Amino acid sequence: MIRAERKEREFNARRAEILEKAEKIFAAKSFHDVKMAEIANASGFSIGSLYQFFTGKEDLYTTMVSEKLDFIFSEIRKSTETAKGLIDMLETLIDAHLQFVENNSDFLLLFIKGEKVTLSESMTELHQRLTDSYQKHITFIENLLKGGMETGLLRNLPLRDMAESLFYLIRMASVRWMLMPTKESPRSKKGFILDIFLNGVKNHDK
Amino acid sequence: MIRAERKEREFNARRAEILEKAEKIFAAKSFHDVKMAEIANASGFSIGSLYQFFTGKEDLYTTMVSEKLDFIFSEIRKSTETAKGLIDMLETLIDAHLQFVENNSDFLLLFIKGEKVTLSESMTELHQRLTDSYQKHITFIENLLKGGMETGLLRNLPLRDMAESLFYLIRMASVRWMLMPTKESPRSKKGFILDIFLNGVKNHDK
Amino acid sequence: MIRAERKEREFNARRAEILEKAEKIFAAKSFHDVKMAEIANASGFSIGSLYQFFTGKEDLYTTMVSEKLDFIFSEIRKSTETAKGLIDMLETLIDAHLQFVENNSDFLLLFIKGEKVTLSESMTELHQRLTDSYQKHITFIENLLKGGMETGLLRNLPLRDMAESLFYLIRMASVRWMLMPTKESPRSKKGFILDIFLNGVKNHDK
Amino acid sequence: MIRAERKEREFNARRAEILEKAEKIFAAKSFHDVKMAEIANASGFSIGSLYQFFTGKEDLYTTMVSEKLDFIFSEIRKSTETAKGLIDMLETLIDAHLQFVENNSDFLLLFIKGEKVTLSESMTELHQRLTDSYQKHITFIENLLKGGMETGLLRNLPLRDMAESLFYLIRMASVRWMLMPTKESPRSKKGFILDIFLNGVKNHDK
DNA sequence: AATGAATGAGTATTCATTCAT
DNA sequence: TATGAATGAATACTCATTCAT
Repeated sequence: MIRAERKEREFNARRAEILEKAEKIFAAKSFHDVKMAEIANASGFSIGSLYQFFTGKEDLYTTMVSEKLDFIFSEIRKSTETAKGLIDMLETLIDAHLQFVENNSDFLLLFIKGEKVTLSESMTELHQRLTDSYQKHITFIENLLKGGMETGLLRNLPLRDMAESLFYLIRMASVRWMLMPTKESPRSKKGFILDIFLNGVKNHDK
Repeated sequence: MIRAERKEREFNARRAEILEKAEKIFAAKSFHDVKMAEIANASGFSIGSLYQFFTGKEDLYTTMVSEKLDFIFSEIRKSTETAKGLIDMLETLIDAHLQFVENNSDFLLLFIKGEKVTLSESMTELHQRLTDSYQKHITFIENLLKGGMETGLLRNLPLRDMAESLFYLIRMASVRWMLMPTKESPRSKKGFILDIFLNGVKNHDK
Repeated sequence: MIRAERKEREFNARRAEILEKAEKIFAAKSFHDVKMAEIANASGFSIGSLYQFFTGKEDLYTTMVSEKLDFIFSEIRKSTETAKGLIDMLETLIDAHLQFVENNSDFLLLFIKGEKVTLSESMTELHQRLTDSYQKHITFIENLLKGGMETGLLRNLPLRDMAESLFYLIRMASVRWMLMPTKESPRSKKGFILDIFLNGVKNHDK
Repeated sequence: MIRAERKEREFNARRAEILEKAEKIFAAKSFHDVKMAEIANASGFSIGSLYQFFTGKEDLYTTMVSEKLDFIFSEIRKSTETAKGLIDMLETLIDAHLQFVENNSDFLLLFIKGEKVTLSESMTELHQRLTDSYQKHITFIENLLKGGMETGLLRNLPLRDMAESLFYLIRMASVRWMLMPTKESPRSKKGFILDIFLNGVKNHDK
């Protein structure tokens, strides 16, 4: 039935709107300093309506965090689709990642500055969801690197260690920029990261 | 006056005792789930007495966190004193770091799992203290690497980037082990880290 | 117009259906634990429709309680219609009352266990309606007893005191059974009640 | 230690003071209409202090109700101590009961008018405590009557039935007076109750 | 007539901190 | 100095009722 479809679309649109406003608010204060009334007000809904979309404040928070992180990771991965060749792909991956950092530093600071709370039971679930997002991303990088290993470009090192090493080198640049933002974009570190990583893992004998 | 000295010694001993018990408690629960009464009880002091040593709960928490982290970093640095040569020093540094991770995972999980809170005003101060600890450590690593650069062993790359890269590679192994502890010590990753880092930064032309 | 009649019949049938389901629900939980949505669901109506039959939750509750109590009292009285003679009538009255207790204990426990609430304004109205039901019933018993007094069988005692005494002796057996239900029917107390009441009020000189 | 004793005395005095004020307040409104802040205010304590004496609102309410009822029943029983002979004792018992009704009608209306709430879990406990108080009282009456049965004054009827019959006859007069207070004291019904009860249960053959 | 999504007022309870003893 | 009883501010969530469709 078309009417049910429209309802669902509207429901999702409203839900997204709340999530969007909530992101801004949670980015600015700690969990405990954010009031439900504030989110309700900012998103143009009544307090009661918030509870039609989320089971409570913790659910609203954890949903926002995990969906947003999922989105960012998946966009980063999507960016590599047009690249040709391993090195080009890695370069694109690093660049896209740093660009998202630059554009979403308010949100990502939630993770860096520890502006999270232990959300009793929800925390376990959130932690699991974040870990899943991360693992999915690491696996994607592993698959990129696997190609390079097969062609002999890369040394025969543990895939996961390599993939996480790249991720943490990107993280280094991300965190530095987020904590000490400079006029220069974090993307300027792309070259260094690619250089040190490739030299670190490539086959120098060839 | 000798009496004043003894008093100060006793004061410091009691303060340290509180901090030690607090560490265990904060490691097990979130900041908001820890009650002052619990810390008072565990450390054998009255609630009121806690306020003779710390100005409040946040002060107690931030003091504990920053002093402990300071201690760990400084112990790691101290471990390199007996090593000879850059590579030996780096190897020792990595090994000592991973060993501290292995022995203090409860405490360090406070940082990894985001089980921190935004402590309104204190947060700024804590964040500053943690950043200072970190910078001091990074500077120490920079100085190690500077030697290698001067001898031509290492390429002419930005010192800070190199130092932080090493730190983040160690962090990669630390976090992985803390979130998914295995029987195998995190120290088993020492070789990989040293390998990829040195290959990444060394002068291959020589 | 016949159509208006049918409409009214249907209206009353629906209303009765809601009342019937509500009785079961209110019998199982306290007023505040019963949700309008639950009643709507159980009776197959939408929430909004409930408000076509009752002005609100309190009205629904008070209507249910008073109509049901009215019905029970009137059925008890009706049962005496076929009895001949005072003693037979009293015996029938007691028996019918205890039988209704046995068959409606869930509902009647609302009164006994105090599982009622003070319904702000409605309470006054409900209380009045319940009192009216009770007074009507007591008056009926008074009229039975008046006959016995006129024939000299009963002593010349205040009618109301006598009537209420009988009612409270029945209540004693009712409450005991409802709070501590036994396999034995509460009707087994009929003999005792009749005995003690008649001995209490009859004319022993005759 | 004398200091501990004084502390306990003071604790109990404060607790009693809260209970006393709470009784007046709960007598005037329904459970849900009474605010903790109101009780705190009326008793001269801070809100937080209330929670040092009681675990919560329900505990405060149930404690007040059950302790007060216990007190009233035990005072009624105590009044019979000076009476000589069964009939004198029963007369004293009835009189004392009705006098307490007259003096505590606000409190006792809590039971009559159903101004109670279903206090989730606490309700079960409260109900049990009230039942225990009641049973204790009925047992006391049974023991009085047992003497009369042994001397042959009373007929050989079930003790519990007799005892509860007397209690419900007193209740009849109590409820009537509480719902329709007259200038005349409920104690004026003492004669009628004693008359009808004794005639009902005594041995007329003797 | 029927629906059910949206509303928003209202309150018990916790716990860091204080300060009289 | 040490104690721990007293304080009181601060907020998520529920659900009866309404009214646009």
